[in-house]
Formats: sequence, C-alpha cells, structure tokens
Amino acid sequence: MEDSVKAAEEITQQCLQHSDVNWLLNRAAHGLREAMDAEANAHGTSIRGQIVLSALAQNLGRPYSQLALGHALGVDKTTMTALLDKLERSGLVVRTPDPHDRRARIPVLTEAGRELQAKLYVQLKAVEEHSLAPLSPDEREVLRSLLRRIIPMQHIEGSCM
Amino acid sequence: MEDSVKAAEEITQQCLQHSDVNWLLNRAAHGLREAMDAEANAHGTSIRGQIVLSALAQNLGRPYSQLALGHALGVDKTTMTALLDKLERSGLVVRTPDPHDRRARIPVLTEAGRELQAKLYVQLKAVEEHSLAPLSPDEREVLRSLLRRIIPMQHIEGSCM
DNA sequence: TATTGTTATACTCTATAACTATA
DNA sequence: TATAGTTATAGAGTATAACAATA
Repeated sequence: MEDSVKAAEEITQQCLQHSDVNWLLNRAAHGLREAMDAEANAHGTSIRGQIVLSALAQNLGRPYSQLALGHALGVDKTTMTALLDKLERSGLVVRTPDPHDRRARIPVLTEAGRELQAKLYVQLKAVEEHSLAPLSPDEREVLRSLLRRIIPMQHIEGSCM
Repeated sequence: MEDSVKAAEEITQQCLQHSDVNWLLNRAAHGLREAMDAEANAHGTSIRGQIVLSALAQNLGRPYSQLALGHALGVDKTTMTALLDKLERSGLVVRTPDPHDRRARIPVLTEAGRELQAKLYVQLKAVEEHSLAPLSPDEREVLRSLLRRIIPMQHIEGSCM
C-alpha cells in the first residue's frame, strides 16, 4: 500500500509537470467541488442544489422558467426537473404557474430556501477562500479573470453540473 | 425557445460576474473536456482512455501496478479495471504479470497504444491551444501555474475523471 | 404544429462488498 | 491477516423518447 501511494504521487507529479490544462482544470475543480459539497451536505443539500438556489436568488425580480434555468446552468430539462423535485421536497423551492404561459412553471425560493442560500453562500465562500489559500488576493482575481475568458459563451454541449 | 435562450445567457452572465471559482472551474473544465473528448472519440477512444494511455506512456522505464495508476489518476481500482478492460479490448494495452508479485498485473502499452497516444497527444494539444486562444502564451502559462498551486496534492476523495 | 414540463427508461460513471489468488 | 485484482451490484447523473397540457 505504502508503495502504490508513493508511485501514485510520482505519477501525479509528472502529470502536473506535463502542463495538460484539461487535467489541471479537472483536478482543481474536483478538489474545490469536494470541499464545497461536503459543506453543503452538512446543511442538508448539495453543491448542485446550491447552484440552483443561487441562480434563483439572483433573479427575484425577473423570474425564469425551468427551461431557461436549465439552459443557463447547462443541464437538460429532465435533469432540471429532478433537481427541482429534490429542492421542493426539502421545502426550499416552490413551483408557481407562469401567468403568461400556462404550460410553464416558475420555480421560486421559499423563505427557508432564501435563508439557506444566503447562509450557504457565506460558508461556501469561506471554503473557497480556504482552497485558494496558496494564492494571494491579486492572484485569485487573475485566476478568475483568466477562467472567465476561456469559458465558451455559446451553447453548452452536455451537462455542466 | 428564443426567449429561454436569451434568459439563459443572462443567467450565465450573472454567474460569470459573480466570481464563484467553483463554477468558473467547472465551466472551463467542461468546455475543454468536451472539445478534447470529441477529438478522442474520432480516433476510437476517449479523453479518459487517453489519460490512462498517457500515464502509461510516461512510465515505460518504471512500470506501475493497476492500483498505483488508480491512485494517481484518482479512480477506484474497480474503475481502473473497467478502463483497462476497454483499452485492452481495443488492443492498446496488455496486462503483464508482475515478476515481483504474482497478485499484481502491470498494464503496458502495445505498439498500437503507443502510436495512438502519441498521435492523440499532438491533436489534443492543438485542441487545447484552440480553446485557450483568448489567452496570450504568457497568460496560458500563468493559468497553468495558478492551477498547479491550488491542486490538493494529498489524497484524493472520490473520482477525478 | 411547436413548446413546457413530466415520466419512463437506458446508459455511463462510480464505489461497496464479496470473492480469488496470492503475500 | 492483508493486499491486488475481478466480478456483481447498486447508486448517482445524464439524456432520449413518449406523453399531457398548452401555445
């Protein structure tokens, strides 16, 4: 066991040296995601749930349909249904009818949903800062800026969550 | 449809402004991954297959067991078994017995595996460069450097592929 | 006819547990 | 007893297709 762990670290080192950006991104994303998901789980939801809650929290003034949310977050409408089912069962979201289109349903935060989102936002920000501790504040901003510039803004192929 | 697409872009814009690094990383990783996987698929394998092939290609002198590879790449030994099964079926890898431990098996590249890995390496590098086109060469190196520094080097929780 | 949302279904990825063969 | 690897299996996450209600 000791042996295979040492070997694993060697391979990891080589991967890091090899500057494969896909690998670096996946590894970095994975590390942050695990840390944040653990925190979200401790509060009875998940990182994916919080992403949906946050999208809803930002759009109190202009409510979006499930379809629009799905597009924005990079998931299929059937996946969106499943995500909202969970949130609704937890009492964090309710689906209200769209007055302008009776086919559509507008998911909105409940009071509990708004509270949990706000609380988790703070906690997850702290987790993020902790994960980014090796970087100075300036470097963190550089990282954000560089990432924004390489994110494809067009349509999304496949799921993003 | 037009409407929900427009709404989706608005939400995406808001997410980008919101500087959630987890979201930025996932989105960037997803874009690059899709592009690279499409290229790998065109050559009869996948990005995950190529990651395994590349790990093997870098260790011709010092062969690693399946377990060590799994640790390094962040997957369970059962997942490693499945990945290698596919590669072996495609004739890209063979599992050879470890002379020092008759329980263990050492996966090694076949000639076809070595060739495909080398060819795909070049092609995927081109895809990566294309995806990073918005960044200058200097900026790309900054990005790599920042990512390396926030990747947790300790043990990996859950799958990384 | 086209679209929103749901359900049923299937496929992939993942890990746990049970097993074997070694150590 | 413990470890390397396989198999069986179960749980997520995802997407396609068929459907109901509405546009």
